[in-house]
Amino acid sequence: MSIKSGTGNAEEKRITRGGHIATGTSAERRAKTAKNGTQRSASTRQALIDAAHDVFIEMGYFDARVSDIVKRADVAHGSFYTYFPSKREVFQAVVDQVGVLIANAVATQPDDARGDVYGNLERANRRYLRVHHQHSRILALVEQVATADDEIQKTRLAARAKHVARIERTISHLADRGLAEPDDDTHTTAGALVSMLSSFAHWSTLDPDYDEDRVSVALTRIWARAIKLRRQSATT
Amino acid sequence: MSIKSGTGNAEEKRITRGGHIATGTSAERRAKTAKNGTQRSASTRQALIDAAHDVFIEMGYFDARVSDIVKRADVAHGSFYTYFPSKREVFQAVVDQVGVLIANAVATQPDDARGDVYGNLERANRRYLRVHHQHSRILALVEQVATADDEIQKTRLAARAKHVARIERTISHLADRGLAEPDDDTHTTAGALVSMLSSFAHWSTLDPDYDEDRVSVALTRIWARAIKLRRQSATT
Amino acid sequence: MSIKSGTGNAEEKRITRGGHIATGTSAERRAKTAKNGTQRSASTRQALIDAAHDVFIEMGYFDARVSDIVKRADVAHGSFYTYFPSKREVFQAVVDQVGVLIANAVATQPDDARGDVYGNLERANRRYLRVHHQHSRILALVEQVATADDEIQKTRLAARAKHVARIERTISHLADRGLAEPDDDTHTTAGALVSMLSSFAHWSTLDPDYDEDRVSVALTRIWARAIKLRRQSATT
Amino acid sequence: MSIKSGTGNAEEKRITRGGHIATGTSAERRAKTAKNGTQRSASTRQALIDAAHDVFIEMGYFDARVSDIVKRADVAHGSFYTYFPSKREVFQAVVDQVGVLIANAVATQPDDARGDVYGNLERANRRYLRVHHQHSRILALVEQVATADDEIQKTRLAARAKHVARIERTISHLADRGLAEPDDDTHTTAGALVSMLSSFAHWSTLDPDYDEDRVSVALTRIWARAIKLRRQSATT
DNA sequence: CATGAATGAGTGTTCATTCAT
DNA sequence: GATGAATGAACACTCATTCAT
Repeated sequence: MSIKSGTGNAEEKRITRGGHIATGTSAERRAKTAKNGTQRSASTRQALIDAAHDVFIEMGYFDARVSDIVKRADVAHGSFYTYFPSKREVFQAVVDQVGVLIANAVATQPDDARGDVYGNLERANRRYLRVHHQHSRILALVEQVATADDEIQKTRLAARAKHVARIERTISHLADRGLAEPDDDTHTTAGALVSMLSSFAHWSTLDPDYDEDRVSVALTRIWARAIKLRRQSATT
Repeated sequence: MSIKSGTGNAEEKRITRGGHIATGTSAERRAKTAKNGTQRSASTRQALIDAAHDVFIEMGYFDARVSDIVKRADVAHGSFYTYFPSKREVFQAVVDQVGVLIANAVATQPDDARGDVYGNLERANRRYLRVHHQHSRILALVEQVATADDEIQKTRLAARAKHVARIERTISHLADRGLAEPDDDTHTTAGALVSMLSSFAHWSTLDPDYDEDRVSVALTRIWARAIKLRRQSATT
Repeated sequence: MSIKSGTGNAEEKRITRGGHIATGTSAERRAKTAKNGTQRSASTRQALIDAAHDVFIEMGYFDARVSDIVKRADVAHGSFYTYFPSKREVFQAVVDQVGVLIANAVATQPDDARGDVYGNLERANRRYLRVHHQHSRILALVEQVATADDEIQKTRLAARAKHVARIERTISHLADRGLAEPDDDTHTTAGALVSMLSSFAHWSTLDPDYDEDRVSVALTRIWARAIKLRRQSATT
Repeated sequence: MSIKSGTGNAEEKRITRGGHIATGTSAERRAKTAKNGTQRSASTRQALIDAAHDVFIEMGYFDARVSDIVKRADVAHGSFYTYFPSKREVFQAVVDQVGVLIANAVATQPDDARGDVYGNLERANRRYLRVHHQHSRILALVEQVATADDEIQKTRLAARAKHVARIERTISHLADRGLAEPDDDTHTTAGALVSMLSSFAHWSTLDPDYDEDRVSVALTRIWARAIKLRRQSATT
């Protein structure tokens, strides 16, 4: 929990800092505003996000009270509303930050062996599983909240669509290079594989006998077979 | 704090939400009702379950109020507690009923063609998809509530374990008959396939371009490849 | 504070008692509802109105808290909302009841001497002054709230319009009987006289040297001169 | 609990709304400001008063927030308290300024025709009506606030007393010159006429068919008749 | 067994005011 | 003297649950 999220409520409400349209005499003021208090302000905001993250994990979204969050962040109750118009918005901020962390972790790592397609796939799946394990509780809460909140639902749908599109591109790319022979309906296949991955990651969290190796091996095998991925990278 | 433990807490402290000291009056009545259920009481109970089902679908679990349910069931507010000790119990009852419907629909149907393993598999998947679509909202709510309620969570885990075990048996059976060549880790494979199926069914619900044919074909293909199912049933 | 007001919120919200459209099996239920609980319900409602009346007088509208009202009515905080959707609505109910009391008090009394037009006018003014004194605080609060609440403002405008219309009719009637010679603009004259009466009644409340006799004499004199009322009733 | 006593109470208890122990910092600054008012501080103060004036008109006293005022004045939130100890003081300042404007407008104008008593009276009434129309909203707010704030109430009572006294003097003066024959109770008559004027001016504001001519003619007629003012100035 | 009025703990949100910078 | 983040008391309103009738 450390990256500053760009979805501050000031932007949403289309109100400039200071709450009015800058009208000209305010060049100085604006310049100051950009620096002034930013340090303190940002740290309070981040403290609230971090506290909210922890409280949500412990109590769930619906049972978490704003008062729990501010207590843990060690700020006054009212200060919460300086940064977030409601409980919803902190949750959104927490989710956004976790989303960034996940995206970074899932992205291809430089140490992936060139040419070892199968190995790369397994490593990618393993990274995915690992980061999902780390944030499993928050991800489960997103499901919980999405059922009752359209905005969160949209975020979630968008994230999934992005994931599916990425997998689809990967599959096409492998097919182009002659490394795989997927069937025609790449989109549906990608969707099914993404579902398998995310859902199994979710369930694994609840499994006391969870073994990362076993799961990533099995998932990668199904995946590879689904698109007829050649075990040996032919071009190497 | 889960819903259940929250309720338990209130009981421990003998401070009820209604602001009265619990003297067990409606609890006693409920106990009686459960035993000598008359014609009328049964129908009122069912009316409440049906109403709850609809209200939960429209408003979600957390936003649904007991008053909405009794209103729709055309029953007095107080009567609700003659049949259910709390809101979570009606939800449980709704889920149980839906669970039975799903189980019946998914069970092998007598009209499955003998010997056509692949076809049977696809038909089974199709049935699964269809019934999941019918009850998608309730199933999503189960996810939602499970995150905050341990009892529901257990029900859900049990249902999944049963499903996985069934798939595992199916795979073993096919392997025994020489119709498939699954790898050693049948359990993990079965888990991954169940995840794929349930998760994709869930997401498909939200897809405006959902096409049952396309999805069941794709899912069955991945599934078949995962266990190296022979396309033609050789032994028949 | 005793007359039941007809502006219950159930009617406003267009929701029938029970919160649903009666659909046929409910003949019994409806019959019952009309009798059942009405006694208790009405008394609680009236207790709340009476308590609100007193609290508003002591604290003013904006400083009065719902908790003060329920405390004085000796009912639970939540019960308030069984009868009124908000603080606004109790205020409306209080004002409506006071409005009825004032209307009754101002209406022509049977003991008015026949033919003594001037005396009748003075007696009417005196009754008006007296009842305004009794309810001066509530009437002042209506002014206070009307500035911030359109609904109350409308009620107030309507009440004034009615009063002006009544005075206008009275003046025309006197003119028809040859007892007065008002100028042509009866409407404006009536408005001015009503303003004089209500405003002076209001200010008198704040005057430690207030003397009902002196004020009613002076007001009646101005009034009589304004419409050239004959001192002696010519027709008697 | 009036606004003023509410504030006083907080100070007594040394528990301020801002949750800090009052140490007098901005109070001290305010004291300084009051003495060596620089060019800038004077203009900032005036900007706040102007902004407050507009905000109060738009939102009313109770709904107006200090933050709205500073926003419109383009001043930092904290700076408000450099110039005013509280919200009620800006209101007082606004009212005082409006009071001066009204007093100036109502004062006898040099172009009043000598000797035409009736005409002068009508012109004075007309000026009164016009300026009341201009400031009707603020004047209504004074009523609103006075009901909850003793200090404002006193200001208002004093203003009225002054007005009544002035009218009383005018009447006596006319009587002395033989231009009118008021009855003995000049004080009450003056009070009634002032009430009529101010109240009718207030109500006229809300009348879509308001016509200055008609109203000032009617008011002046009633007034003249009330003190038996001679229509023609006989002595000139 | 039905009814629905009564209960009251719980909580999100506002906003005047302070003060460190 | 200006700034705006921080403060926290205050309050309206909800709703699961009880129980007298």
